[in-house]
Amino acid sequence: MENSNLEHLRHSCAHLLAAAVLSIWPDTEITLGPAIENGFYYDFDFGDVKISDTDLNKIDKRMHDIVKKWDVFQKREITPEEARDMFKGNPYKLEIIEGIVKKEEKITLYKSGDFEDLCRGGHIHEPKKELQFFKLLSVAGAYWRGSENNPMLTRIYGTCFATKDDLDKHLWELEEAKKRDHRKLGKELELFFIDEVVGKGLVMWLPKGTILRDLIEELARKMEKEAGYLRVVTPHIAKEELFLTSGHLPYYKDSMFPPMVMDDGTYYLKGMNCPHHHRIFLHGVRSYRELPLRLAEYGTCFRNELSGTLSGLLRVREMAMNDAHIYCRKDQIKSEFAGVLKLTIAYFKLFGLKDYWFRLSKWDPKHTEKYINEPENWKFSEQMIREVMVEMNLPFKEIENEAAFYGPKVDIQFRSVIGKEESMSTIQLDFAAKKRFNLTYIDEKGEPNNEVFVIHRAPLSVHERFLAFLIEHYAGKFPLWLAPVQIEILPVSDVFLDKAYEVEKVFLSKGIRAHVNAQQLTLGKKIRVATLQKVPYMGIMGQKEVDAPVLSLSVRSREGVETPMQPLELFISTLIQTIENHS
RNA sequence: GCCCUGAUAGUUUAGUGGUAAAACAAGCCCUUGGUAAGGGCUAGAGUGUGGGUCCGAUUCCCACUCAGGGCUCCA
Repeated sequence: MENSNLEHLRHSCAHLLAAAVLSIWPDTEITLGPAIENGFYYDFDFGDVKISDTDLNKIDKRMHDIVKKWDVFQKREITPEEARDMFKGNPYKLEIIEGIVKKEEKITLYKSGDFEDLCRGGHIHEPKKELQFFKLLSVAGAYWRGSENNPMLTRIYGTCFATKDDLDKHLWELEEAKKRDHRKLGKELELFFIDEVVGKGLVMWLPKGTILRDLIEELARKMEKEAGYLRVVTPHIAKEELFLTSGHLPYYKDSMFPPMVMDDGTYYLKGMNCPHHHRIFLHGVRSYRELPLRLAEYGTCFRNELSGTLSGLLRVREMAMNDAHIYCRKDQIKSEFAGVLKLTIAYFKLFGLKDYWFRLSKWDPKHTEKYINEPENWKFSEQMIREVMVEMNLPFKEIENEAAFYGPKVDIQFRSVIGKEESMSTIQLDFAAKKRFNLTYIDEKGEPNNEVFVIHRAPLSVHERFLAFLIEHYAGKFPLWLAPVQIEILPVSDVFLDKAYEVEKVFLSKGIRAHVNAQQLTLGKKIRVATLQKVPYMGIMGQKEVDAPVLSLSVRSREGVETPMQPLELFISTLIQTIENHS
């Protein structure tokens, strides 16, 4: 109930925004303005007028002026003829009207103050009283009806709440989210950067960021090894023929980098690892005894994303995928699929991730150009996955038109701290590869059998995307086992520098990432620096520690700033234990 | 790719149609310190790149590059 009130409030606020814009720029064509998850927007065609962020205050002020005269919204129904006449000259409204006419719905207008808009309704009752706590946030371009073939409109985003406290809280949250933005933290913690000389969407991993990457990769190797995967390594490029066989070229040519014409054929950078892995499957005769065959690789993939869509680590042009392909028989599908789900859930637990849900992404028979048109196979494989999900008791939603072109998949959706929904892990069931690649094994009777199903999976997503998520998830305060520097050693003065290096060596020899701050700074300043770098532990080295084999400790979090003295050996052994427990 | 905004020392920012200012970082010096920024000095950018207007451009205009916010897409 409350949610729908908020929706009405925000939609009403969109009306108010349109009214304010019209009163300042009367020649503007208004289009539509819905409530969205955290606010609302309204799309305008300003003609030749250019609107920028600096205009938002002016509009905001006008909204506050106008709303004083707004009483309850008056509804009025009109005929299509009246509607066409009323909005003549506004092609967007006319298009909306024709849409309503086509659906044989009633055309309604809602009016408050002097502003009347085509609208299907859903408003608050006392605008002048309720519409108080709003803020315009940004100006952006948006295509009419989301299609790049349509004109570009100017979209104004805003947010609105029922109380000042709610609004302030939301604005505060937006600020907080900015603070943990992985792009900002990536720079501050010296994890990675994107060099304009190297190129857009191409990540340069610095030593500390590389530690994170390597640790996650090591984790994956270990867990996959235990789960019976075999590691392989394949090239970053391949001949055109491979991607024609896989079907990627016809379906995804636009997302692949342009071809490289060589003296022996045309090559492409791989956008995915599957075709290479399929070729490994095809290397030699496979026996039923080898199935399921699980091939894993942190494979580097390249995608030619539009330059405007690139963003930090979230959308890049070169990425390292936590990839693997499982080749199995029909009767092994369910147990293999379940195995992957279990592995995935184990990973999430390790990282303390809880805010996620499962989505069964299905094909859409209406869009056969996007999918392999084999309805029977779609039906069968979707049902397979559905059964696994139900048997494992995992809650999931079924969504159409989100599948891969070769089969249905389970996507695991996360909510990031910024409130955005991200697709993180994916498990896909591929019924098409066996035919395209002629994947075959010799069965128990010694006969060739083509019933090979492929499960594509990437529980840890892509390095780039997963690290973006982790950086924001932990706000840069990585758990001990992941922290690029686990303990910062702070000599009280230069006199104790040698002793500090000595202790550093002890830590390093035990596999603990220690680092001495050798800068000529006061102890207080060194603590400050280590805190900003979010180092979990600080060990102070001075006369007291020289006299006894102890280390005075300071911990990262403000709570518990106690600084106990601990025998070095004891401290190291507890540290090692904590690291092994991945906490 | 398209729309909007922006680009000034390593970083974060200020500023001006008359030739760039500060903080932090860096180097040196003083301080040799005991738990969240000790003090001083020095060096460091000619204002993203390329054009144009002007006696003169970092400032105005154009193009490009890159970044941010969106649209679209995401095997």
